[in-house]
Amino acid sequence: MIEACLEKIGKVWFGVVFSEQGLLYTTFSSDSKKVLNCLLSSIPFSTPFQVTSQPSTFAKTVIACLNNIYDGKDVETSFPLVTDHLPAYTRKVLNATSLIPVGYLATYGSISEAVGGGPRAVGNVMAKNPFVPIVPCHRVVKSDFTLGGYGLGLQVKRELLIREKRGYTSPREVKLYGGSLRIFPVEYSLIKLNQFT
DNA sequence: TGCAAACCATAAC
DNA sequence: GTTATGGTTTGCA
Repeated sequence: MIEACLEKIGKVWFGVVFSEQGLLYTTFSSDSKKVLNCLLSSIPFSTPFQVTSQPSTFAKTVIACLNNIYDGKDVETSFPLVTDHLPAYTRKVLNATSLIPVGYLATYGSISEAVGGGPRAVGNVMAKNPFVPIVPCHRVVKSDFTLGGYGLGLQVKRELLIREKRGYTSPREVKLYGGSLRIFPVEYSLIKLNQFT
């Protein structure tokens, strides 16, 4: 059985969908309707599910974790993510994205260099990221370090990145299967933001 | 700057 | 099969 669950922490609603296999979908928003909509549309029509009013222990744990990420904290997320139903390329991109640490950024282009395909295809995966913000798609920006897009609104993306600022100063690489991914301090983007305000 | 063309996986027809 | 659609990039005026 698939379970969907919503919970409000502070001003933000968090939502999770999960089964015995693990996490299927996560999201958040200040608008509870949006969260509920996203949760429901992530579930295939023919699949039976129930919406719980009382979050299970698992759901609570996950939501607490989502909240910590939202707050810009550096947390280990080792929940089982169900990705069997996703295309192989999508899984590769999500996996690479999840390797970007707090305080750093990747660009659509750098990810495409690491996993193959093109920047635009990476953008497509980001747009449909089922695990917001566990898979930190907010840490992926354009090649000129302007923000690019964000499903939950650019404002939110900007705020998340500001909270994740860690004072790093130089680019780095993280290893992934078959190659490496170039990452950059979030400051690279935040500097750009100041030029507009 | 701004615009056009190349680019690439997916979903929908 | 084909087409439309992006959270992109790059090159060139």
